[in-house]
Amino acid sequence: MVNKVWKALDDPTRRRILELLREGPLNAGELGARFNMTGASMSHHLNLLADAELVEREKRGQFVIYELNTTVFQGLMEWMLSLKDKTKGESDESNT
Amino acid sequence: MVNKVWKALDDPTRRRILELLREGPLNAGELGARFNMTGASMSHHLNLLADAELVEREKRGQFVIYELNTTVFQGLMEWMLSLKDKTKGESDESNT
DNA sequence: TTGATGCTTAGAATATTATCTAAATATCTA
DNA sequence: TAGATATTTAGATAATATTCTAAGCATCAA
Repeated sequence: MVNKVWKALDDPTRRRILELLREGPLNAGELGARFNMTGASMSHHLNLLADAELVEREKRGQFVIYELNTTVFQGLMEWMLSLKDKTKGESDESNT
Repeated sequence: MVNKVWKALDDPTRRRILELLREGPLNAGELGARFNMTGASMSHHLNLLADAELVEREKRGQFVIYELNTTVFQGLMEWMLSLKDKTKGESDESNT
């Protein structure tokens, strides 16, 4: 649901996480080290990002590796463009 | 600040308001009539949208007319694209 | 000028979210 | 197996956000 994506993106920590993953996959510990926050809190944020499918998680041994998934952005951008162009999108409510 | 834009967009009511304004400007009362919500609550949402510069407001007589402003989307879309393309954006933190 | 209409602001109640500590689970290593 | 490391889950607390009612301000129309 698109709702989850907007929710996930409405937080500076989570947006920063996505920016860090831009350079490549990182595990939960590596990500957590970049923030002034407990691992539990980080895990919470990572859960929201994974729920929104903005990241993929993969367990490798004792580590959990997170990787950016940008395919979800397509829907958001189309929605924004549909507001810009009167011709496109025709008030599609499936994205709200 | 981009923070306000993400915040403003993280709400189904506010996203629906923007969709309604897609067809053209509407006053606060016309917008409010489309939602099951008091005028005070609507006013709150319109304030957040105006703060984020996603809408322009103009007073005409006793009415306050709201109009969509999509220029703000540019920044969000660039940020998303910078996550998609490794080549672009180069971890610019001004958008977080 | 009085009353009605349109909209916003103030303040309170409720719901949601972010964060923490403590504890649990899973994996690795000696 | 025992202990150490990596991560998540549970439960509590504090901060934010949504919504309401009541009251306020501005404008219009009689």
